[in-house]
Amino acid sequence: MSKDSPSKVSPNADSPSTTRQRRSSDQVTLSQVAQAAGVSPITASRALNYPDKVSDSARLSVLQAVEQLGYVPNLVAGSLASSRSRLIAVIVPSLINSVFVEVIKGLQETLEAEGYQILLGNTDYDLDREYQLVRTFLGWSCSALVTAGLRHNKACHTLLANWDHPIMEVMELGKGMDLNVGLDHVAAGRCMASHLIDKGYRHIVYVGARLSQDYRARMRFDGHQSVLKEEGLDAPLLELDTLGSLQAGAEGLTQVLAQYPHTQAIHFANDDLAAGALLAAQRQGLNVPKDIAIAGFNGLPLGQHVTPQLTTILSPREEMGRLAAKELIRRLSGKNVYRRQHDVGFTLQAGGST
Amino acid sequence: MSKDSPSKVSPNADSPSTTRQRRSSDQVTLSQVAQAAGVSPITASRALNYPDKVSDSARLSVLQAVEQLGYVPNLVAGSLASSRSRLIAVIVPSLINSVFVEVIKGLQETLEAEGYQILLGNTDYDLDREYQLVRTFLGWSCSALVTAGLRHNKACHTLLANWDHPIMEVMELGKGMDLNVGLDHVAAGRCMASHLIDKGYRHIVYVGARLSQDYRARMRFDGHQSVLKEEGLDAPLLELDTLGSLQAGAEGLTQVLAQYPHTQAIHFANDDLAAGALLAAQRQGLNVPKDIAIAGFNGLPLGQHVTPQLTTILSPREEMGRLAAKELIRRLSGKNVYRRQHDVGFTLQAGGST
DNA sequence: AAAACGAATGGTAGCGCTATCATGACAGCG
DNA sequence: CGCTGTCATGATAGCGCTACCATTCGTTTT
Repeated sequence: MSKDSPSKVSPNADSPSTTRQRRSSDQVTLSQVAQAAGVSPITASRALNYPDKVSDSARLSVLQAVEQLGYVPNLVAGSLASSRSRLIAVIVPSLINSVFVEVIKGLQETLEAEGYQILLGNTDYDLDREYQLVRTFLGWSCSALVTAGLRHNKACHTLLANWDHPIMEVMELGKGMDLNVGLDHVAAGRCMASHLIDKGYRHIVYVGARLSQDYRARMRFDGHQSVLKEEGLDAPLLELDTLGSLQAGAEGLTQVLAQYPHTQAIHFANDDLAAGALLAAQRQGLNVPKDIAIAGFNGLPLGQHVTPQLTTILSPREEMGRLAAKELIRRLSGKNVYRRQHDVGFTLQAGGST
Repeated sequence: MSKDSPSKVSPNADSPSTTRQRRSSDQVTLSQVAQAAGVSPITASRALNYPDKVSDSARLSVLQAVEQLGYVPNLVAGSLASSRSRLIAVIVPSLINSVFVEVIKGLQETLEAEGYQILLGNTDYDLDREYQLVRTFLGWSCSALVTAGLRHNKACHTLLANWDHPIMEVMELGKGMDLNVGLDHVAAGRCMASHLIDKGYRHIVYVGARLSQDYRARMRFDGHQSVLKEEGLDAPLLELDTLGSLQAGAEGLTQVLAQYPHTQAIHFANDDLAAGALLAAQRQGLNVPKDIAIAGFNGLPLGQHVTPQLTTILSPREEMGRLAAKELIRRLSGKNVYRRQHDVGFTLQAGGST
């Protein structure tokens, strides 16, 4: 057969002389590779996807043809035919917050090594946006979906509940839809509050930014508050309206000192805020921790490089991503997961700032 | 017709009683939506993709049916049929370096608003890895590809040169394959070196990390070196083998002081290193800039919060991402781009550290 | 020796959608 | 009144690949 291969003629050949539509695309196809290799298309497909299902000679000639023709597999077609895509949807609420980026990094290095690609979505802390992203991503027949957090809106929940692929919810710990890797933020808040009380502080303010969005920071406050309540202490909360940043931390410090002059210690929702406050305190000639003690959350490297070192809670973020990816891969390759829920824990890092 | 819709019978109906294969997927299809809406599948398709190409009544009943059936479009099938995917491949060399994350953020906020999704790839500064990623991404019929940097290996270059979709190379400025948004790193290096000389420093060391990988930092050194040479000064280079980080910066400071005791100023390849050195200097009781002047590159927020403020060069990273995205969208929607090359420039931010 | 089995390969028919062409209806125009 | 142009809709045929069976052939089992 000639190599322009008009494939089969249409069933009823009564069509007149008018040549039917012919959408082309100069792209090299698997059929061309197969032809060059002297095998059938399906064998060529197997040679690439299930190398040990074909003879050595067949595999070799297919690979040679691939090389020679510069064949690039059309993954879209493959996915449609097999309804598997090797795409993993990853949905995070923010890219400014380096915490999520580190999780993504952990996910990516593990998933890419296994031949999965990441489809990235950013909700900007908007659950409706999350729903839209999920819808889109399901349309791509993703192999799995990773999302930050256990909270979703109604529509999103319904959609995901009826989806028959692995779902991994990361960051926090709790009763999720499927798989879950995270840490207990309430406990983390309690841990830090206890530390501050142990250190002798009694007037402690919690400072967070946009807690309605960053509800995990809110959970830490809940833990913090419960400890203080148990000690019979007030647990004032200062909520900033800006995003967490060094700048916001500096402003937080100012506001706390104005509103609660007797404050001995500030428990910040994260290290960006805390470090910003610490650096600002230094600029103002305040002594940390004598004049004011400062604590954060995350364990960012910056905290270890300021003087005094920042007291913080170290959360294993990249590890969280790696673990999540590993569990997903395990599930995707048909094995059972060890556990549906993983507590990655956290570590109190007491520095000189408290 | 019954609603199980076996669609058309195969051309020659001489097949025996054996029911042919039937791969199912409980997923709601566009045909079902069309049926429920009382229109043909193609009209349903148009109602969703080209709303103004159908009558109001048709559009309405299709949208209703979509809602009622919970239809989620199969984007894989759509992409195969139309060979357009609304996916944009983004390839960066690292996610640790926040610089790339900020570019991604700029890209994403702009692209997502236009209904594009990001396929993210990380090369870890490995050009062969980049080639693999490009191959994979081309297989997804991406609408466009964004990659950090102008350097690619031979195979990658060939592949991209024959690809007929927009290619956007970001970060640095130069003769690219297609579109280019970035800044002139050699000029940035010259700029900072000139600043240091203007300030009266004569013994200046450049400190970078893994310059063979981070060749843009190397280009800045080239600029730095040329200025110093013009002034008849030595331009010693200290290359660290770790990745750029606060910790590495602290080590860089130590090594410089040991190897080049007369050093008056250190020009660091980026702000992470510089800030790490500045904080380390403070811990060691060194006066910045009297004992040692320190300069960085990037304009990270951290630099503005340390005391003294870090002298650095501000690069518009998010802006770079946004601009790149806008140009891509412009191109993808058929309009001509204004220019193929955009210089986003940079700004010297002189702080107290020099 | 016959039957049963497994490995390698191939023919066929879709996966769910959209590009292309065709059609019918209706308005505008000489 | 027929001609052309525009609009809304539909029938058909793939996009490039892989799942599903069927077939062949060489090897093992009874």
